[in-house]
Amino acid sequence: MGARVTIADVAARAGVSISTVSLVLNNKPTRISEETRERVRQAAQDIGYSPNKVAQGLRRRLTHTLGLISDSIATTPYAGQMLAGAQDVARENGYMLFFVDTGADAEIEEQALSQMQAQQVDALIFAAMWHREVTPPTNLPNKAVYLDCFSQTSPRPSVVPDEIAGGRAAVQYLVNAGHRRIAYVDVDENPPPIASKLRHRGYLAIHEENHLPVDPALHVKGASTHDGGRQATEKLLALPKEERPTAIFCFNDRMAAGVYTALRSHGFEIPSDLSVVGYDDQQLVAAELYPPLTTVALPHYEMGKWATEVALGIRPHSGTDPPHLMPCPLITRESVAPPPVGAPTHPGGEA
Amino acid sequence: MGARVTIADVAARAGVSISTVSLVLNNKPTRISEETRERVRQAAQDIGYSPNKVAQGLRRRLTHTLGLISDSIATTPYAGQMLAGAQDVARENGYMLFFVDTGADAEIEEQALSQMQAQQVDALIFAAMWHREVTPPTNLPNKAVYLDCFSQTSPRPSVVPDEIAGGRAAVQYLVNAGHRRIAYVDVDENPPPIASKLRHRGYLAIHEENHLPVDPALHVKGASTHDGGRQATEKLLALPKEERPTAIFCFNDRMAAGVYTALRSHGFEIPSDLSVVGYDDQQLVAAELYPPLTTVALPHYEMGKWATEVALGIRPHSGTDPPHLMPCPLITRESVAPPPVGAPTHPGGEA
DNA sequence: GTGAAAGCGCTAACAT
DNA sequence: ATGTTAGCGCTTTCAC
Repeated sequence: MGARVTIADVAARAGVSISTVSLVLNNKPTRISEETRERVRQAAQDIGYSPNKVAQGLRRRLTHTLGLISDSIATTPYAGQMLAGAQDVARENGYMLFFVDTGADAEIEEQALSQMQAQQVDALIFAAMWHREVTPPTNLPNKAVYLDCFSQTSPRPSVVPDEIAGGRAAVQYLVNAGHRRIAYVDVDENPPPIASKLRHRGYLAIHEENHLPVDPALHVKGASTHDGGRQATEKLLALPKEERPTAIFCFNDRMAAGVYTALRSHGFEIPSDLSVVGYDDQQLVAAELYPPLTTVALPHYEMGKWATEVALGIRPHSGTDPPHLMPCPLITRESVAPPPVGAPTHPGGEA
Repeated sequence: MGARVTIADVAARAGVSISTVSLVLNNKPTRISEETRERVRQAAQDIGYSPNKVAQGLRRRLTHTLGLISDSIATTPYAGQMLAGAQDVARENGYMLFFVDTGADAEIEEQALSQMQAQQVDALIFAAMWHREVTPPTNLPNKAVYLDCFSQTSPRPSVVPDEIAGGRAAVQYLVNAGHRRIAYVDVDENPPPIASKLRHRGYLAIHEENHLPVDPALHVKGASTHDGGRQATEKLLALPKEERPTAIFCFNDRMAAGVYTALRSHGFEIPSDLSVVGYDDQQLVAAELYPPLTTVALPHYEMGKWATEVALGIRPHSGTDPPHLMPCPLITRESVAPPPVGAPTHPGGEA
């Protein structure tokens, strides 16, 4: 189908040889008269010629094709933005993107990788749908780049979200609003996701920098779901009144939604009674909560771009650089306010 | 990168000609001794040979490559399932998938199509992220198939959700639970999305079949968002008590979430006071609502499979068939119960 | 300035 | 039962 018309047809119509056509159409700096150039271009246009990329790829040994392998996009609603970022830079640079979602099945991963190699892709991106360390297929080529993941044992260029800075931004924002007792509604997984640890690191750093005591009772955990957030919040609300937080920083927006539910069911108003901040800026949840949730956005689009740029060699990268940390912007909406007047700060704290 | 080793290397190592290698590796029914076959296979394995798909594609004029163009996956959280369906059948049949998301930009669509043709894809899928009539690019090849969309002017094989049946299933379920006054919280767009009209058609059909009067006051509209659902519900609650619905069927889950919010703020319990049913079975919303939302699922995965199967010629299809209607299963969760005892049925109705 | 010819890696007639 | 050869559509030296 498609390009039935070949370079030979163009040559015939323009009354020149196929090499001339090739030279002209590829703008080679050979001295071919402007006159013939024009004739060739016209002929190509007339018969609707467009070069067969497969033949070009075979000859040039460059297919202008890029592979993106991910563990799971189907089950991850916001993953699309990584793809969109990758796509945009691919398109702008004349590349087409092979996409495969492996469902994290090692066998499928390996098979997909072979297929892509067989298809002679010029570049490869190996993506995870949430920030984690991966154990890549053994046949992962050297030129691959990691997107939203990394590997210590099999290092490649890599981008991940700057989770520490994200945690810092969220908590600093709360501190700036006047909060002194800030809870962290964390995810309860073993081992904990990298993001959980790093966001908590940001939380701790801000406490330290602001000389705020850290109360272990304010670090609660639950499943990474609406219900997990709800249950974790119950623990917080079970604390004696003066030990309760005035603000809650959540591992993610889903849990934040659960925090909302728990708070509501106890008659607390958000943000006048308690402030809450999420993480992920997840579509269809963060902005649709009541009130709209202040949260930290995961830079999926930007990471997708970055990975593709280095994969394509547009962005310089020395293979041994540590993972690139992409900033996570704070998205301020309406779930944060100053603590209620007269709210407890912390036992013996400096108000 | 990749397959540096060619068929010639295998031939040399096995001490045969390259044609023999080709014959063997492609399992051609030519009589080559089992002995040499084995030798060739061994040689190939030894040096890690895998055929160059680009060269194969050029020669066979079949690339085992499939293009999927969509208007927008990045902004549509549940779209991934269509991709997943497409992917699965592609992989099972040895095809690789080129994916491009055009953001519904006509110029990009056209360009993407040309690129795919230039890449000599064997099949093409043109997908929309919500059920609608599209005006496809002028260069859409005849062999393309529509996924979750269709075109009257430029028909091709097409799959769309069976929205009428979905609307019927939802409303019948409500009727079976004992409801007689059922509202439809519709989307307020002009022109209305096809899905909106068809789901309403299902709603009406069930009313007719059950000899239930249709009260126009119960057909309210709002923006296709959480807030739109909330506002539409306010209209319902502003009705005189005995004219209010005992159940609400929503255009989609997002609006259903808004219905929950409005109901709650007026002190109604779901489902004991009012039942609600959504549409879409949207990830991270339907199942995470309190109580979990009974809804009608959009068969994204199945549609993705169907489209790919006909695109690949695995599933027979006569080009002129009307759009294939894919069933939308009812997902029953906990948002439906019988109406409260003594609830109004309808003025003059048969209870 | 332009054309002839070799060859990218593979398949498929056609020989033998 | 296996090898030779002619391309698939294109790019790129090298001649003229």
